[in-house]
Amino acid sequence: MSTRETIIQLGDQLIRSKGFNAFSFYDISEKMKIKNASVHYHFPTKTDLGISILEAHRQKLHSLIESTSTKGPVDKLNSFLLIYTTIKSEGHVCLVGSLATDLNTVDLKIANELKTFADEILNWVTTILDEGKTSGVFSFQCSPRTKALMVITNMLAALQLSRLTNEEDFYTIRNEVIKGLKD
Amino acid sequence: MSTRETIIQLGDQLIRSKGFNAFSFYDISEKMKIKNASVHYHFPTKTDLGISILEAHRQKLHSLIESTSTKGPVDKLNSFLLIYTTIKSEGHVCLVGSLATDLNTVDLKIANELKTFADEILNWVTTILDEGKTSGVFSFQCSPRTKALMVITNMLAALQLSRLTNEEDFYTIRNEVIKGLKD
DNA sequence: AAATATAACTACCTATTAGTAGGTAGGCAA
DNA sequence: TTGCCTACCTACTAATAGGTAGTTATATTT
Repeated sequence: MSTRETIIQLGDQLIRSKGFNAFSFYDISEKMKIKNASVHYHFPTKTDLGISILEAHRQKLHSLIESTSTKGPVDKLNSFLLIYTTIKSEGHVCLVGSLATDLNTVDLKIANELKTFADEILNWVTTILDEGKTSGVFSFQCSPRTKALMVITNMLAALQLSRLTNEEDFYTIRNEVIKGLKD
Repeated sequence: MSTRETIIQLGDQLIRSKGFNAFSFYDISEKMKIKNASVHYHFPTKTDLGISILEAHRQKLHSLIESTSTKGPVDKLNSFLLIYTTIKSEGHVCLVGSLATDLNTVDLKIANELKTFADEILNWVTTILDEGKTSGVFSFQCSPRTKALMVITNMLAALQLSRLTNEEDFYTIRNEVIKGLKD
């Protein structure tokens, strides 16, 4: 992995474990055993790094959408839910949740990139649920977009709330989300 | 309102609009037209202020639980949901959501107080849903506690996600939460 | 071999942060 | 009226932050 990619990966982990305003270039440089100025060589400003982290997440999402495009709605949904299960296993929260709470403190470029990312997630899940409803493997009353909002909010906040109540609550919520598509 | 209460109120708003790590004692002192040192007179450390803000929220919750204790489950739930609607109208996120993402950066005393607060919210909503299911005004398959987790995660993340997708999505989610108790 | 690009370095700067020391003006109580 | 309390003040410190200028070592290309 290139230095640039390592920085993005570490920055990503720091944002999702501590939040955008609680990590510094020094945190990254320390872990890589290079100097803070060397991180600035790759990413002149913290905003630049933030944008690149978001772009990496978007790229990963696009790859996942692509690689699951021939599968059925149930498989696609499982792929989506697996994202959160993986984040939970690392003890982090998701990027959207972390940055959404910091929205008023970040550069407009980051805010806009984040909005695009959130829209892409919402559109994908909406499509999955729409497909599943049409083919009969999912059943729900409201619109696919509304159901997608419900699923995403459940998963996003499950990561956050289960840090406080009980780690197991994450899986309780995840299972109930799945059940809620077969009512 | 006393100086102390004003500081708590401003700190609370700052946490919920910018996050714990993005506000300073100067932000508060500036708005009150006093000096940063004067804020330290009331709250020696930022942790002290954080604890007091959490205690104020817990106190407010206890008052609400108390004042709605004689009402029915539907009224109680509406009181609960109104908390989030009010926060949304201010453009903020909720304290639990904001601090949950910062959990790894705050003093253990704050983390513990936050966990207590989250437990109290969860217990109250669980009780409301249990009452409602017993009396027949609410209908759902899973346990009251699990349903409470679903409702809370929907509302908590609705505040965060609707900052990114569409402000109206908050109300879409809120209405769907209500519908989801009458299935 | 010389020129260039890459990726790191040392050594700074400026701003902000949390927090402290010590002082003061005014109210209240013995 | 003496003395304490409250609530603020000025003035500071030590640490950390993001960021910059200029330098050097190592490859790669011409």
